[in-house]
Amino acid sequence: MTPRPDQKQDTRRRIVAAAAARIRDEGLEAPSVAQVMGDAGLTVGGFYAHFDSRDTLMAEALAQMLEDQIQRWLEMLPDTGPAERRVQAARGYLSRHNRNTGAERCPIPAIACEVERADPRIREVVAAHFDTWASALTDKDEPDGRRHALAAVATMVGALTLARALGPTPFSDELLAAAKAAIR
Amino acid sequence: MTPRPDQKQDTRRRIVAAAAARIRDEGLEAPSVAQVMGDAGLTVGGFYAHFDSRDTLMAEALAQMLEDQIQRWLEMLPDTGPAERRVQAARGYLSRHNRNTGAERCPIPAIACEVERADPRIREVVAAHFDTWASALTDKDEPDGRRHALAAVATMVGALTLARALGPTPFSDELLAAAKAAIR
DNA sequence: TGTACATCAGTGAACGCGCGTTCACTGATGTAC
DNA sequence: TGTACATCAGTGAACGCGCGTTCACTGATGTAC
Repeated sequence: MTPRPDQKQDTRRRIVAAAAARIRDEGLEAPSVAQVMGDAGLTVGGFYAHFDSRDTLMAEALAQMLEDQIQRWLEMLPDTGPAERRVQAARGYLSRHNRNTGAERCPIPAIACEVERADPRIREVVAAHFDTWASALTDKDEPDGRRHALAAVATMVGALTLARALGPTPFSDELLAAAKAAIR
Repeated sequence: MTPRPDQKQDTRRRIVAAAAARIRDEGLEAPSVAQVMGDAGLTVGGFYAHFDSRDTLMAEALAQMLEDQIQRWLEMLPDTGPAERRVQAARGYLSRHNRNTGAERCPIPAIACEVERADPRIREVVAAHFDTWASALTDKDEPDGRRHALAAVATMVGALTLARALGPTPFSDELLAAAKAAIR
């Protein structure tokens, strides 16, 4: 197994993917190194051959996850103006699917309240993500276009976070519907 | 010190207050029993003479905190119709003061993403809090009054949570302003 | 081709630490006589 | 009034556990001759 850097790279990617999956459901603080390594089919000891520290893994996993997510959204959104895009984005984002199910949920509601007290790298990654997200929903010709985009992002994140806090209840559904109707 | 239940009650209240102060900044998961007891000027050992478990303390501290908060808001809001109230509430809630400073910040953005995975008592307390909050901002004569109230709450929580995640930056200020302008 | 050696990704046990929880004890206070 | 006793809020040390991190080792693989 001397020079087989491609296999090591592959293992590294598996660790990052395992971390991302845990972050999506449990946030940034809860997943332990041992759990992530176990998910990737490995034992704890090997971890530091791939990463400096737990924080480094978490920052990398989150960064990649958010990039992938933005990419997928951009592909799904219609090629119309950003105003129409906001309505479409809200429809997709504020769905019961994005509240309930595991593998494709947005990770932001799981981590939002942890970011303030997180590693600086995490905070930068999150700031960049929101900047990109808001830009994608901004119509530069529309007066106050950026304002509308920022408000839409805030409403989407707030509504989805609260909807998950409430669980799959009628009240939660009502909140999602109300937020959807408010995004213009 | 035989029958002096008033002193024990007082100590208990100090523990609850210390827990509440930590929750406001650190959320529900981070504060340890030893830290809270230390803040209250006590040692860990005495804790279980007052509470069943850490979870019980956290649920009680959060419940009281949210009740107090709702009470304070209701007193501060003008005695006009709920629609005007929403605009006023947004102005107060989405302020740099409520983003930055310690002792009076809203605890919701610190705990929002932890609620989904928290003790059932916590989830009930939070659900009741949002129901009360939305009701206070609902105009029953206005068509879609409740919808507007729910959307306003979602936008406020989302914007403040993200603003704290971004820290005291121009981008963060911009987000607060955009959300404020969006609440009607 | 076959054998001896070098490499290094991953293992597994250990470290010091802080966690939630338990419990024998202390010592200040109030009561009984 | 003064003394002996009962109460019990709070102390402090200990428990088993999981954490992030370290490190001596293993064993499969590729290289050199």
